[in-house]
Amino acid sequence: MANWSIGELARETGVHIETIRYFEKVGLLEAPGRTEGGHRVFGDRHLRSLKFIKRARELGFSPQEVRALLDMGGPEDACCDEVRDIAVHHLEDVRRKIKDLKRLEDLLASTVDRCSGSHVSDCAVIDMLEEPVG
Amino acid sequence: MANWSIGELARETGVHIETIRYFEKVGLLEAPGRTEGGHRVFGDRHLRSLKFIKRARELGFSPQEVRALLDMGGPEDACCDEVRDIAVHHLEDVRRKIKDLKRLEDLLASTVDRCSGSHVSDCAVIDMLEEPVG
DNA sequence: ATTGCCACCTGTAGCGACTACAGGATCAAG
DNA sequence: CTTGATCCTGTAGTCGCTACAGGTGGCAAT
Repeated sequence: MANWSIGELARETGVHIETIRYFEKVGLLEAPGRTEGGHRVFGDRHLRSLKFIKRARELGFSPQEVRALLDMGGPEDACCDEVRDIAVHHLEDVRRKIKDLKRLEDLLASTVDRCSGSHVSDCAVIDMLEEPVG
Repeated sequence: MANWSIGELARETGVHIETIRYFEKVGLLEAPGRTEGGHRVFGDRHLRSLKFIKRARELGFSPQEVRALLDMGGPEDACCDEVRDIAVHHLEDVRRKIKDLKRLEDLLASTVDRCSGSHVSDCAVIDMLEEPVG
């Protein structure tokens, strides 16, 4: 069972020192022990937890979702339907975003395409931006 | 050539009053005239400009991009390669995002799928979150 | 002319999720 | 026991707005 300073933890996980302290402040990361002089001393569980938080954030889980995942036992504990629910909800969210972006992609692509000639007094991109919202 | 109060402009465009003032402050929207008492008086060009800004933001153009579009003459002026460049750049951005989200979708979908049995001591979602970043 | 009332004004603070100092204390190595 | 890296707290900054607070302007009815 190793002990880590905040700097070591930061190097190990790639999470900024300030962000680690921030996670502690907002209750995402359990408060670690302290030295006599007040320096934080983290254990393996913190390392594990922090990696978990980082990964979940990278995958686009919101801080609230991460908190919920951690609150239902975190990495140590077993899987349950709630964990799955959060993932499913997040998946739906991702699919919505993909759909929206694809519509935008189509619009942009066709617009840019129309603009590819050297029209000067009449710009498809500007036209697109001036159309009422569909 | 109509005159608009800030409230009318807000109703007309769906942009919050505070946001209109904010756009003016940061230089996206040209400063309007004023009444004796100091109330803003907007003209048609402001309406046009504000709609343009709103639409561009809705389509995901960053404030910097919107500013660039406006700076090169805005809605009044002609199309040029620069306008097209911004749109192309934005399109590339959108395509990158779609790609990232699709990879995430696959990961989430297959994970949720694996989790659909009632395994308890071993959760695919948690496993996914504990894997090192790919 | 006065009252009433809404719309408008400025300026400042809040949001979320961090990030970046400043100014001082602690730790570990030599 | 000194040095210098690391750490501490607390506060303020970031972005793109949004939401007040406390005070005027504008206009219709009385």
